[in-house]
Amino acid sequence: MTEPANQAPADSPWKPSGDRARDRAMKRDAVIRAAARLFRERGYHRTSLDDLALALNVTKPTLYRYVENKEEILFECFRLGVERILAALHSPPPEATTARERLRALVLGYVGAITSEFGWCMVRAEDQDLGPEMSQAIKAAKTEIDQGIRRLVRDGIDEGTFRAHDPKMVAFALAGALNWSTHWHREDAALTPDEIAERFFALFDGGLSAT
Amino acid sequence: MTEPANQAPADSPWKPSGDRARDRAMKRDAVIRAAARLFRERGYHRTSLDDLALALNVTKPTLYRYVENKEEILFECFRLGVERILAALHSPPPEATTARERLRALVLGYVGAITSEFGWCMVRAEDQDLGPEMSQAIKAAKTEIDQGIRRLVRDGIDEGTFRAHDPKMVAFALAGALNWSTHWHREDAALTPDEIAERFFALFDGGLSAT
DNA sequence: TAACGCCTTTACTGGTGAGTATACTAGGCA
DNA sequence: TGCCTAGTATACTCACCAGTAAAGGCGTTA
Repeated sequence: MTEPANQAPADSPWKPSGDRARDRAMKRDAVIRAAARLFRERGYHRTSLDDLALALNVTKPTLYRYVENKEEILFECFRLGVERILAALHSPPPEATTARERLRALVLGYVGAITSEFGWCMVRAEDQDLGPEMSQAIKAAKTEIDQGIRRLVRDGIDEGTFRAHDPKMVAFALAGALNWSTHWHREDAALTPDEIAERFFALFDGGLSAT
Repeated sequence: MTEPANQAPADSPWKPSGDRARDRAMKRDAVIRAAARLFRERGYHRTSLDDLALALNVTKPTLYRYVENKEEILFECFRLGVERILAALHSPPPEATTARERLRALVLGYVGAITSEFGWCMVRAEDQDLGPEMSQAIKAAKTEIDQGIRRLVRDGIDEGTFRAHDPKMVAFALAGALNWSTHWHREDAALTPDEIAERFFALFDGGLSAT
């Protein structure tokens, strides 16, 4: 909490040398990434901090130099995953002009995030493992994503490109289908994330029925 | 494991009186159902057997008269949920003749199961919390469900009622959308399970695109 | 009423894992 | 050269919780 690595003014005599600060940031990052991988493999509750330390070739107290507690590790994993989706939501590619195109771009970005190492944490880890404030932050981000999807659907309906489905239900179905890929996607999968995204989008866009 | 309540031959002199056996079965059932509710509220790892005992107005050792261990409780919750889906898969209503109608009926049954008290366990609990043999049984059942959905999709494509999507991806998307409802569905929800199912089916069937 | 068995409780064990007190080491700086 | 700080390890504490031993109570049967 009182870690000055990021906030210290550049001219402070207490500023650590650039190398030190960079090392620290890299090490902290390594802790989070290794944790994300272990959580994905074994789950949060079955991963002890000793396991994590072992995977990094250090011992448990060392972890505590970079991280407040186990909860914070989980929160960071959550955050990194969710922010990637928010980025996809808030900066659609400029060539995506219609709501339909923007939705397609979002699905692309979403699948990319979900299949990343943070996908598991974002989707399967449980809010309840976090204290109230962190849990609240995560819920807010998830709500933002949900509302973003609903808006795209509503825009598409208003434009006349989409049928008049209930935007809430569409958002739930789409997010559910995408999130669920953490359950079956493996690194060595036959399909690339982009291929997965394209097929999902084609299904939701065109529907099953051959009319 | 050596519990004779269900298997004892009717003429055995050791057969417990009908009341006894029925009481036992009812109590065991109450244990499983209470556990399912607690797991859904707090998650498996944050629910202690003392919590469960408290909720049932007994003490922990009492639970062990009805159940081998915590793992078995989780397994039963899994099983009861999954079997309800398998039932919907294997006995479609007789009036559902086309693959499309059978898929629709499956979605109805599926949402019913998911929104039941066992929905959480079926979807969100993790196989890894079970030993290898139980975990294997659950995986087998889930595979059966997955294959069943794929078959319906394939049949629909063969019949010409469905477009030529990849059945695997359709099954993943559909199961994901349905399973995900454990994350947002609440008892007091505005929509009944059947309404949810109808909207999901309409979305998957008709698609977003207005063409 | 005596004996048996079922159900339940009180009071424990043992293991695991988050988090910490303390000491050691090595590099930067006076 | 000697001090200071960051980083690391050893060796703990403490709480929680799954599972158990042992004993009491109560209804049923002889």
